Amino acid sequence: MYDYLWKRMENDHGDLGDIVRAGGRIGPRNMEIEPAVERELPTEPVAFRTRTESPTDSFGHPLVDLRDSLLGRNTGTEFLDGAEAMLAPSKMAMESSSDPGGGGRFILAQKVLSGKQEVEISCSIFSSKPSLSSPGEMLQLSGGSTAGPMDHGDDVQIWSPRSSQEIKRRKSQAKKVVCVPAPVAPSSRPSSEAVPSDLWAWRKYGQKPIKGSPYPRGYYRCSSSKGCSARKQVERSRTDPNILVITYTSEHNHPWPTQRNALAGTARSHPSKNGPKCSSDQGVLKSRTAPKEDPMERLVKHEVAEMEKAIEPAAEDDEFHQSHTRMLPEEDQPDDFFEDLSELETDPLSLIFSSEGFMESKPDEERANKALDPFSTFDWAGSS
DNA sequence: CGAATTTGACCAGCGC
DNA sequence: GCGCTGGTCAAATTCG
Repeated sequence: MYDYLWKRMENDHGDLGDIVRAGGRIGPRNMEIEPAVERELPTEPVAFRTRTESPTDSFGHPLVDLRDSLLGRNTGTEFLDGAEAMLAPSKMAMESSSDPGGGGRFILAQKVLSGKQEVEISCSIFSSKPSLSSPGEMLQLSGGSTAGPMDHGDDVQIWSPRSSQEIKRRKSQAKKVVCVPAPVAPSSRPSSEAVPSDLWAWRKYGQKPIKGSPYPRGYYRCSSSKGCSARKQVERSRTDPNILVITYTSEHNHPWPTQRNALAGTARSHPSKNGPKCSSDQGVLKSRTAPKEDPMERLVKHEVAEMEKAIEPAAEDDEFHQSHTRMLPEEDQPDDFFEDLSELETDPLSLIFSSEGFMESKPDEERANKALDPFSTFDWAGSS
């Protein structure tokens, strides 16, 4: 499966819509989550860093750099600013029982238009040895020069523009691209995406149809703080509607938002013009306004409800629906379900761990990790 | 009524 | 220079 996708990627130097085909297939279609599945980490942290990168995600994405989106399955992150690039692979090993051919191999792959230059990154988490392919000149990320292809060993390499002039882009901005499984069937709501939310509050300020893609691109800016220049773009992969491509631009110039603020920004993330909201949505709203509810609890519930709502339009035979429904916590989840989360309320930042940190995290952090990892949460709930 | 979303218009970068 | 395309603005609309 993945091998096939990988070959496609190698042969197809398409455009942005081709981002992470492999990652997409990791999600809804062939993912079989079982509560007891042990998602092992690579022996060595599979964190590919630029030479100047700090442990903190410069884009401030509270979840992406940690391991994944709230859906837990973004396939990596990438900085595109001149010669910089980064992969922050998911902690999740994404063992796929329905992938006999791939043998659990998890391919990270991203291809991003950077001016006229395409950047393509792929990585097998299990092998911890990324590989890249693209026409052009290679760049060694870990402090190497930009002189030609190198035997990368365990180093990450990325194709870079051939000259500084070619680095010129429409707008010289660092970008981080994240691909996550799209929770909504493409036909259910063409003009509105169910965007996996993060701890920041985003406000949509535009939407444009993108040439070559049947799906529009949504433009969001950070509403957590006035004057924050952080932006993100959300679009579906044109080749795999199950994949949402989220591009983060600019950095947050303010501290982490409170959970309350972050949630406030998502209050209308899924407008419903016609008729009353679905019951699950109302439930979320209720829970969100409950005075004593843990913000993190609300966040997790919100995400769960987002997924519930997102998969509602899907048919009964929708594998994504079924697999995720199985993972969703029960409505009458025991009160202690979020008990551990409440300990985190005092310092939401404690939930945030660097890509190095979580790799080295030990039992104390595991609960926090699970709290932020919906899949872990689901597994957690499922196994209880 | 405030806040968020929608959507057409406008602007700027880029290729020819 | 011109047209195409992507990104942003802002008025109108919608929602809680």
